[in-house]
Amino acid sequence: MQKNLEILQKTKLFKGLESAAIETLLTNLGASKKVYQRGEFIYHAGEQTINMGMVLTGAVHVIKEDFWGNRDILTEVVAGGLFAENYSFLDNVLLEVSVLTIEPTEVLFLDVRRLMSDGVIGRNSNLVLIKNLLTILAQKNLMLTRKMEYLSQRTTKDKLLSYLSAESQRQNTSAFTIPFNRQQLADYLAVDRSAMSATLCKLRDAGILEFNKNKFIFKK
Amino acid sequence: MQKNLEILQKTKLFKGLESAAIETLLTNLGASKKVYQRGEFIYHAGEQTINMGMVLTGAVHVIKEDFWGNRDILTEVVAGGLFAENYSFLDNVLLEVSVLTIEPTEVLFLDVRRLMSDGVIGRNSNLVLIKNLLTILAQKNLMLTRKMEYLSQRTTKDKLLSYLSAESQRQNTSAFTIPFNRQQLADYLAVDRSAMSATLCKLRDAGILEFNKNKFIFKK
DNA sequence: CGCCTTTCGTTGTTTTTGCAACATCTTTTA
DNA sequence: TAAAAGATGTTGCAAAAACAACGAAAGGCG
Repeated sequence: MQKNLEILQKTKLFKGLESAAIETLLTNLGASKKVYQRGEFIYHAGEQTINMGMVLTGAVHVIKEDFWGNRDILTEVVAGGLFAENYSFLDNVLLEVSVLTIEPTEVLFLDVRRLMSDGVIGRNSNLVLIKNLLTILAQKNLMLTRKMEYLSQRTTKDKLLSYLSAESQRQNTSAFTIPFNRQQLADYLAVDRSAMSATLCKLRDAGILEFNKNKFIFKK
Repeated sequence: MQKNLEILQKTKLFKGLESAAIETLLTNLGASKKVYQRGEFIYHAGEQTINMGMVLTGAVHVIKEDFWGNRDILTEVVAGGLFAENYSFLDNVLLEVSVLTIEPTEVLFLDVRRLMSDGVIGRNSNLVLIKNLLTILAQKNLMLTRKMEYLSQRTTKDKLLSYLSAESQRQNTSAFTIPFNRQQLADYLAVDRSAMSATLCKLRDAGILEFNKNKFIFKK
């Protein structure tokens, strides 16, 4: 378990906590570790009373199957990352996704509902964990809200401009860099790469922006 | 302030708390009330150290202005609703939106960071408030994640099918109702209403689904 | 250095969407 | 109940996107 503690200290969830505090927390939250082979289901859509899971080693896919059984990969979670964290705070909500390992994986399950029960109240380490949880949820919320703004645009051009404009404002400069290559940007904006590439060049030819690799400059 | 307490008890944030507990909490969180005229800015994009705001009466728009000054309305918040709640948990993040009243509005500001300081630890009412906050953030997260899945689809047909399929699964029946009329559904999926209407009818003619008003049935 | 892989831009074709305008049916209300 | 307002479906057309296929440039590696 020693090696696990080292991993845990580096995660967003346990950030700022000493090994001893983490060990106490793990006990209080009824932590349990489980090892999975590649291709095993950790959770199935439709289940209830879900505990939060943290990937210690390996990786999982959070997937959604539609009415006809088509699979859609929503996210990939790697070491240190959480899954099912939203459901772990909500009662009377059935899990709408499934979680599937894509390689041999160790998972730590945490019953975070216990954080809100009287028994574990008042300890400073609980407070740190709660703060970390709120931070994690707020950050994710912000990321989703941002992406939503771009995806709500009707055309590729508008998606690009809203994304680039927001990135420019966030970095507070008209010359900025983005953390994507073309294919990744297209995936992020849910458009076709080549069509997006063509749109970018049109914007360049129209004198609206310049770019080179992942560096962009708004001209007007 | 008596009237405000009645409002507050009905909100998601203060749910499950007695008037007395709420009053104590308001003091501990440095609550302050402010009244705005129609068309006043409550927050401007770029500000830092943001307190969470709750609309007591009236309504506000959360808006975003792009590089060229075009305004985009992201959400409308009415009585009992929160704004800037994500930012109130995050340090070193500048506000990326502005908040603007669209009618005379009373706002309650809460410094929720104080929840995580030692002084107010250990009280049961704090725990309830934290639980409510986590619930609110998790619910919002779930809503955003769902919508993201639909908006990530490339075509109107796929947007419709992923939304309707998910709704069918969530209601656990192939005959289900949706909380939107056509225009609202089109807005939600960020597509044109008439084009969406045509797509729906194609799906009907292909024998994939039937519908009447906001009632839908998957056939296969 | 040459080979292989990746990234990016370009073009042409097919499909889909947005938009505008209008017909039909339903609901509201005066 | 008649008129008005709202919701839904339908059509034609122009614009845009998806898709496929390809070439050029850049980067990594034996």
